[in-house]
Amino acid sequence: MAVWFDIDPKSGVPIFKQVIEQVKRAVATGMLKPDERLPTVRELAEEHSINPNTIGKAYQNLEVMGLVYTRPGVRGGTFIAPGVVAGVRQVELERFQDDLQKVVREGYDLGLEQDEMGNRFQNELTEWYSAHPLPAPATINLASDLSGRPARKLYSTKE
Amino acid sequence: MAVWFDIDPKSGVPIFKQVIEQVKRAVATGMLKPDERLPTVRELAEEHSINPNTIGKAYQNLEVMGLVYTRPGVRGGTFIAPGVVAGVRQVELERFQDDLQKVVREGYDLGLEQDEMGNRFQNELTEWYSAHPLPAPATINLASDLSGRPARKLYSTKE
DNA sequence: CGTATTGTACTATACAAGTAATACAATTGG
DNA sequence: CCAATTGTATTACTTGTATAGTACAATACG
Repeated sequence: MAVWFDIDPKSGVPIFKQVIEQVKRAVATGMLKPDERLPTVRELAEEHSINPNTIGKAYQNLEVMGLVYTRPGVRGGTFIAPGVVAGVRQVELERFQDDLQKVVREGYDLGLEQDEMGNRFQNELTEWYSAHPLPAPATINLASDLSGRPARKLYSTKE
Repeated sequence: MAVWFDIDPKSGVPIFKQVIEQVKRAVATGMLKPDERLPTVRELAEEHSINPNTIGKAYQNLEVMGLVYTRPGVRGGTFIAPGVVAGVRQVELERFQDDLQKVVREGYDLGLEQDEMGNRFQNELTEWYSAHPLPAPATINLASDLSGRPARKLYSTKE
């Protein structure tokens, strides 16, 4: 089991959107590498007791975004598209920046002073990082991705 | 027009939930004071071209939460319940704290270092507050609220 | 007392999103 | 060719939201 997914059917967030987010995040952080295969729709569906179509819907969305490519058949599946890792990370970072601004706006609307909000954030920050130290340097090999050349071939093709 | 509401029917967020959030926030910040009257369901409905039932749904939810009370009749309407301002503000602050943690978690999942995230937040913070200085000291008269005595009478009653 | 205004109740309809059940198409390996 | 496995298409069901229309109960004012 190469990848696990954190899916909570009771969170209110649609399942297929949760899958999309998890894949995007995994690609952005380098946990999923180009041409790496994702779990099949039926695997994920059975593991979380949901309908395969729900997973399929997530994979289709990801394919339209250009994040993955799919192949039917016994050796088929859903794979991370090469050449998009850097772009995905950039987009995810920009969205994170938007979320930062949102939370600043939220505290501002509650009438919080600038200093107090800063202190609250720093507290959360140090508390989280002391309890969850960053595992690896989180380095991503962007060079091999930007070259457009897949890191490895999973199977031979006729091309 | 004492209070305006920021309602965006195209935001994806249900209208009645938007109304609920706006009232809660206005109460938490002291913009809406105990026994202050909200716009009537028909006023709000006409102003935003929405169905009165949708506004009514929001007001009913707020009443169940104990945030407002309602009275029928010509001088009736929907009013902020006294004695809940402090509690509402507390709850809203706790939710803000949760959102802070969420965004910390989000940056952490993207592999950001603690210092870098702290810098990004501080930048957003100073940028926002320099462009949007806090209007008033945002002081809330909690004493008059906690005493259970309405700040003022809008009309005489028989009691 | 009568009228106007307020929130509320009720029913019906419509629409969109999410999910589920089933069957189908494409590919690989025997 | 046949069977297994993959993603996909189609259809339908459920839920949440919003709308519309009508009617009702309570209150205040003249």
